[in-house]
Amino acid sequence: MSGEIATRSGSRSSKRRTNDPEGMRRRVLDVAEDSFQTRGYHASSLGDLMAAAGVTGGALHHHFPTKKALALAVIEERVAAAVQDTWIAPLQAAPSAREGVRAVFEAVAAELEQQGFVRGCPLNNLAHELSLADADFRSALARIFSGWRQAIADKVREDQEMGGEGGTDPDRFAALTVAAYSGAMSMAKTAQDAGVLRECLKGLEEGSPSQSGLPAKRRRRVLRRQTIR
Amino acid sequence: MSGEIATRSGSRSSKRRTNDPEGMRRRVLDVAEDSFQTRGYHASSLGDLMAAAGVTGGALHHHFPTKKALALAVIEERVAAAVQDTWIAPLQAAPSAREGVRAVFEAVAAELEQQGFVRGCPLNNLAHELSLADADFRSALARIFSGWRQAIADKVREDQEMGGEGGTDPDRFAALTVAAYSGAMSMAKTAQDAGVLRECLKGLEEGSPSQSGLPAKRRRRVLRRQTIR
DNA sequence: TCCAAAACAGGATGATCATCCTGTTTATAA
DNA sequence: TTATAAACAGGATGATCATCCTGTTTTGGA
Repeated sequence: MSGEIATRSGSRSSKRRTNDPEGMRRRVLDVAEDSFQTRGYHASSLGDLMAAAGVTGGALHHHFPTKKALALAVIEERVAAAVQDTWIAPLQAAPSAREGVRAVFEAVAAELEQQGFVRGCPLNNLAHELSLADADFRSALARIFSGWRQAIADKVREDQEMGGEGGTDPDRFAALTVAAYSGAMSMAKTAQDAGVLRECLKGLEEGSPSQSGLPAKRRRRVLRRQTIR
Repeated sequence: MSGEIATRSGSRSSKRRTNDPEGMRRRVLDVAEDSFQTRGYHASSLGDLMAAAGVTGGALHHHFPTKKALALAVIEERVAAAVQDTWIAPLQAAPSAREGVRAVFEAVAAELEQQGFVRGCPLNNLAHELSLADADFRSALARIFSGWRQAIADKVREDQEMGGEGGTDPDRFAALTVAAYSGAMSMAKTAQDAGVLRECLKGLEEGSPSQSGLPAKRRRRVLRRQTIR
């Protein structure tokens, strides 16, 4: 009744077939990513995925011999890309680490409030369900967490080379940022309310005295004073 | 080979039976809690639970008519109790909110390092898998998050009535604390390394100038200065 | 002692699921 | 054109799973 059946590109009823391996693989990954995120890995059946993607069992098995292989592809191609697109790239483009973090938090909060539904952090969603289930899952997910943290820490170090963020430990700042975001998304998902994201961002900024528009030298003096115990 | 079969209290092979509804219910909950946490809800089969608990299908169905009812009981009785025991009670007994938070972080980190295995936060583990799956699950889990946050915020307010924590927003502090802990546990679980908990705790403390042993008045002055923009 | 309800035993059932297997069609290179 | 492998179709299969059902034992009150 409700589920739309995905039709192949051409709606001709003829028996003509056009091989499109990349397209078919992409469609399967699209559907799998969506289902793994909203229903979870174990709650997603390959039958449902096949129906949603308009793909037969033979095709699915050809591209992804097992369900685990499919999930691994979702993690390595889609989840990693999501972290890259929503976090790493915007952060690297930002004028500073702190402003980048602030921008990401607010962008995500705004997006969630607009669509009125919180699906959670793609990485954390799968990490919780799959980290203990399989060593391959775990290492793939851990790699993404690690890259995320390192990108933030690198940005802080970059700020420091420009004369800012004197009193900040880059790795510590990165760990706390990722943790606060992950935990805030977890709460936002459970409460179905993105407000906690903004609240956590304020808490994150409240502790640190650095403000946005100030030049590096002034920022540095303020930070130095605080660092002296 | 590996799985021990739980035997009933008496190892007599006689057909004598002793009704023990509370004990049987407790044993089922013990096994279900463990399995839901380590394998997840969907990956746990009632057959496995029955075998692990040494319980028949009839007995299981008598106490928990559906798998959902069992999970709801685990959430409301066990997960809530875990949050109460490891967070709320220690926090309320602590001399201040900040010291309580610090103590919990370090106690959990030490415990995880001792047992050499990170199973994750009981609440977050189930929240990620079940929040979007069912409205009853979601509201039960959201209630626990809410109580957790409120207990922390109340402790901050208590500190403020005693003259401390002048510049801290209680709800903001609580949200950030829960988020940082939840996210840190998520990373710790994925990396199987509790070190990130200590790192996040340091990041949490680094921002705020309040130190532990100082009397309220001195703390207050320092905080005031920072609050004035 | 007796009876009704609770507590428990254990198998039946129908549905679901991931994987596999045998073919058929399409693309590619020789 | 032809041979070969990739791409895809679609059903078979065996295992697993949650629930249900019938029957037996135990318990507690009348």
